[in-house]
Amino acid sequence: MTHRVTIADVARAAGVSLQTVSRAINNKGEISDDTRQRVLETSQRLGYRPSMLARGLVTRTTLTIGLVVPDIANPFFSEIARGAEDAAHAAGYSLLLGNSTENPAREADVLRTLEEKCVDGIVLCSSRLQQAELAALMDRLPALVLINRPAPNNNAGVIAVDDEAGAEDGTRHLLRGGRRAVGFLAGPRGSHSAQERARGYACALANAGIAYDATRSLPCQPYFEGGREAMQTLLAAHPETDAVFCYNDLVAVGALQACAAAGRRVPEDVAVVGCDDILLAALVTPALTTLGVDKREVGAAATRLLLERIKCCTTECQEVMFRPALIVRASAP
Amino acid sequence: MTHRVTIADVARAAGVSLQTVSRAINNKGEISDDTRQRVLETSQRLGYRPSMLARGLVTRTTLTIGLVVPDIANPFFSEIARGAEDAAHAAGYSLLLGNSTENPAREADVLRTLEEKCVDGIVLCSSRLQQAELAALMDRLPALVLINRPAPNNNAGVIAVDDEAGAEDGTRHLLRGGRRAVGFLAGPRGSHSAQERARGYACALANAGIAYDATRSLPCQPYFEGGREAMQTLLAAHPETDAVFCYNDLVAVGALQACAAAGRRVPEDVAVVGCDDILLAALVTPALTTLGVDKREVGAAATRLLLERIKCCTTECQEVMFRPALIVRASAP
DNA sequence: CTGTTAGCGCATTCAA
DNA sequence: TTGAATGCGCTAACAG
Repeated sequence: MTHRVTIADVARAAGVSLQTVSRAINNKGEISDDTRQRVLETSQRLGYRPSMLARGLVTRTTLTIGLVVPDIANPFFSEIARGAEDAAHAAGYSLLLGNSTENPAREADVLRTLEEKCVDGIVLCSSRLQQAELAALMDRLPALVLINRPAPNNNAGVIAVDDEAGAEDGTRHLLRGGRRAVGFLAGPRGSHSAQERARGYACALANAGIAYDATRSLPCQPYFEGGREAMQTLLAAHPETDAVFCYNDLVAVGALQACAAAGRRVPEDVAVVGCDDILLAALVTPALTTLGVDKREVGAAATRLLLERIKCCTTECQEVMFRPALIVRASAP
Repeated sequence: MTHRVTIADVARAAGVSLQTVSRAINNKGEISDDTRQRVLETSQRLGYRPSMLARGLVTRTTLTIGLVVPDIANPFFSEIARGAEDAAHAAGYSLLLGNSTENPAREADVLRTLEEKCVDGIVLCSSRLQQAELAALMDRLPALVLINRPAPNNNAGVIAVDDEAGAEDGTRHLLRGGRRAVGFLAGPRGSHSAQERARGYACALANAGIAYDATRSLPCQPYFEGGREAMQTLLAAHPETDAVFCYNDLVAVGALQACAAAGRRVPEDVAVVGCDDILLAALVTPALTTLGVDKREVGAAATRLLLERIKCCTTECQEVMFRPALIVRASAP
């Protein structure tokens, strides 16, 4: 690493002007095949690498986008990252990665750095920022796509998951399997996705002509313990329960544990359906029937949407909705 | 997003020269507290973000490093990435992420892009490049740290995992448990770490006075499917198999599945040992005995080494060796 | 078809 | 303590 080879070095070595080299490299403007060939060869021979810094300064594009996730070590986000990187790479873009660590201050810090690096746009996952901060960010940024979070002013790209449709599908699956006393382990009270899922659950019951019974819906913490406790309560209050639809897979695994403790066989006595299709879902015994989206495709779609918005200077809201697919395993065949 | 606020805008608004703004922002050079304060306030008010492009062009540093991994969706690498990003962020650096997808052409492409983006250095995981290509890369790069791959000219930073020692420990654990027909699901043919692990496996057998039998070593893709298929083949060819040492945990989980499908109990009939201690290892049933290093720490150590090399312009070889620890769980008690 | 001129936004070197 | 020039490597607009 002595001196970086510049366009001037190539020009000198090839006996042409700077501009001619630039034209050859970018393959634009009028230039004879002969000269282009010669320049390209020289450039190759010298190991020339165009500086995207200098180029970006002029063109105001860096061919780089930012990806901000809470934690790249979380399989959910690393799948998204893979899809994002694939889509970016395919379009000639690079990915600047940042972890927000569920910490708004660090998230803001990461976003600030991304701005300074002059990224052409950002894919932002599960942002914890205030609406106002987000709006300000969008003002300063050429393009933004949000995953798992509504846009503050309806003027960003948004990738959303249709939780309601998913929950309806999951519940209907249980009903079609002949279950009639279907409970719902509903997750945290305030959660947006919990409300969506509750709606889908209720909708499926209504469509099947089954009366909605509020005492069969139990809020719970979105973890093992929450699911276990809620399931115990449900079985105590409604011993006839023959199925549960769960807020997420962790809750569902908790429900599995509660069933085992209560001597109920899954799926013979009680069928269980989870949500999200986390890695664990396929590995527990019995394996969990669940609803999941293709995370990699979500990342790729977010990136493609971002690139399209960059290209078209789109500022209006665009929303892409993913409908979770039912993945049938042993817990609810 | 109208016009990016530049240093000139701040200067005009604050009624000072460009230079004074630059000094205030970078907090260097002589400048009165009063002016600095005023400039900083103005800069804040206008939402000024220094352009690292312009700054990098003159300072020849971008405060950005590249991280190239085979597949960020692989938990092994996503843990490394997390550690790398943490260490980079702590030092004020950003991370440009690239997936090489086990494909030398794509790896070369990613590295080329990183060069063009003028990264200050690169952490390169499990490179599949030819020695000559790697050497050429190092020549053009300010700094390079390799994970899981020896340096061609002994002039890069290297983070190594003692795969051979690990594999020997793992295989010996199986032999001490009384197993005698120990197979090896060997991973991808070309892989360096696969070769190291093969050596450790063979070594442990030799030390136990057991003849090495090449037909018990089966190459496979480093994923579930690869492990499952290889294990099926192994059980068919050697029904007496009472243990397998696996290239990695994903392969080991595949082996678990194949055992279940073949009606072999784990660990009673067949003991299974994996490698890498990914998250999944503790969650499967039976939980996987495996060999692991702290991946996050590996990523962080690689990054810290890289940053140190950047800072000190070090070019000699520096090697940090991690020895995997045996983590005993149910699959091979 | 090719070369010349002028910046992109900033830090560095000199003067004031 | 501050300001004015110069150039980082490159492309966009003109000339020739």
